[in-house]
Amino acid sequence: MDESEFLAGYDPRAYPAVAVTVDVVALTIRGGALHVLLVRRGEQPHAGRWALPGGFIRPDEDLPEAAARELAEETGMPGRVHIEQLASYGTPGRDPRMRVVSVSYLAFAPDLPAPRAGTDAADAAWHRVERLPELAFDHARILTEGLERARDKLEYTPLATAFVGETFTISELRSVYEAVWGVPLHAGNFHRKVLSVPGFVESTGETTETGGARGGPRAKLYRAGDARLLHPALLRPAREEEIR
Amino acid sequence: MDESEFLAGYDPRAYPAVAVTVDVVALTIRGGALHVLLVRRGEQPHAGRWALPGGFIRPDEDLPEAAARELAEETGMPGRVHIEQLASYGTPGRDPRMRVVSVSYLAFAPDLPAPRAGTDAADAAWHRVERLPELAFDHARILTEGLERARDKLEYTPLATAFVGETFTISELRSVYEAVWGVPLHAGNFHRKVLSVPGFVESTGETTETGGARGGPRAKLYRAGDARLLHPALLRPAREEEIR
DNA sequence: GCAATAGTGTCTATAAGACACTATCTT
DNA sequence: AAGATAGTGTCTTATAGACACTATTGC
Repeated sequence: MDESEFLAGYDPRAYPAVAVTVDVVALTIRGGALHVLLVRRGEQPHAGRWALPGGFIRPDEDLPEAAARELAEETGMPGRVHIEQLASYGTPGRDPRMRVVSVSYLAFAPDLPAPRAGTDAADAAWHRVERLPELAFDHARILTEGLERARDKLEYTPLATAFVGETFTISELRSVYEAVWGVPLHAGNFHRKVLSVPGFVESTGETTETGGARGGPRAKLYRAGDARLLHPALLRPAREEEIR
Repeated sequence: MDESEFLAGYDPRAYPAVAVTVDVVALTIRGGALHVLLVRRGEQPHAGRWALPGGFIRPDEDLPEAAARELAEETGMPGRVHIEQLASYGTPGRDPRMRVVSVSYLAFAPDLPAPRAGTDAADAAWHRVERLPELAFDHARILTEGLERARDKLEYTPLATAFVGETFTISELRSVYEAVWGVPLHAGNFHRKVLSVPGFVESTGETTETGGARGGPRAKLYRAGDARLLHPALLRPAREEEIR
């Protein structure tokens, strides 16, 4: 190995600067539909275009902290938010300014207050995932992969409970699955299945104060149980097109 | 927003330099046991300690390319290697030299030739995952998460076929599952299950030239099918301890 | 009363796993 | 001949999903 190879391998300052950002795919359910948080960019590049909330990491700040901070700056961040890492993107040219590697995070929260525009965004709003504007950078790809991850994790983890309140009914939980998967589920079978999974939900002993808005009996209330994995899993209806 | 906030948000050059590396968890099966590729570091920090192969990304090089290059530099890279992203790690202080964000990759390959020491490693060798030396940096954590990911993906993707040759027997495929999961599987049930999954394997019409080393009939040969997901999945025997 | 919903019962098809068994190969 | 392995048959239990049904509520 010659000198130039040694330097190439061990001295990062020999390279052009690399910036690291975090981008957050924040999901919630509003009015029975899955929504993602988008901000309208106030600066170039892509000024005026919608993008995922995110920004450069700060010194002495860990990656999950940076994601939580960026999300808080855009929403007011009401406590109960589940955050987990999604993937990283570093294709040269994905940001026209310089080499940028973005670490993306998934965030799930119960229905949140309307977001407020943050420190570096002209506007912020929840968008239905079925009707999205054109996104800046490669954020459409990041969002697509985030949605697919969320749909997968709903199957074998208790993630759905992160989308509802502290206590919830089985129907509310079912509407989370229906919103994220985009398919209607059989109410009776879903009910029995959720209760059959050890540790998924536990009864509070309480019921709702009233019946449903359009009639029906009061529903029992549950809270999240202590399971980290669902066994048996709640599998999506088979998707032939995704198998091959 | 004041001027300092603006700069903090949009000018990465205002920060201390951040370096981005890729680290590769390369897995293969040798003698029925799962092995991971480790290199012995030749330079400070952690000189002389075993570590995952990896290094700084280069300008104009995409992340998966960087992972493939680092792996090739350590092994001689025999073509058929499956690579996929694992996760990113950026806790301040994880590298004593400077702020380093590492994007880790998982690589799977059939039994490879013995690795050769690469450009920036004093030594390189396959290690059984049950008997590992102490690792540099936070590589023990990265490796643990990589193993868990591999075990999961074996369940619902045809990943196991990446560990065997172009054609293979059902027994060879079963020994992949046994090595990665670390549990014995019932030969008869496994056989029937694999053949029942559409697109997992397809028959070549051929058989092995001889029976097994210790006797038994010649086995039919298969090649990987066109399925991207296994349905139904081949689930691991239930792990009570991992559920709660 | 009527319509909607919560929750339960039942039946069928599919899948997982235990076990037995035959055929074919190596030593 | 003996022992190991490939591959198949069969039975039991668990699960997924279709469908029916009762009870309770809002309007």
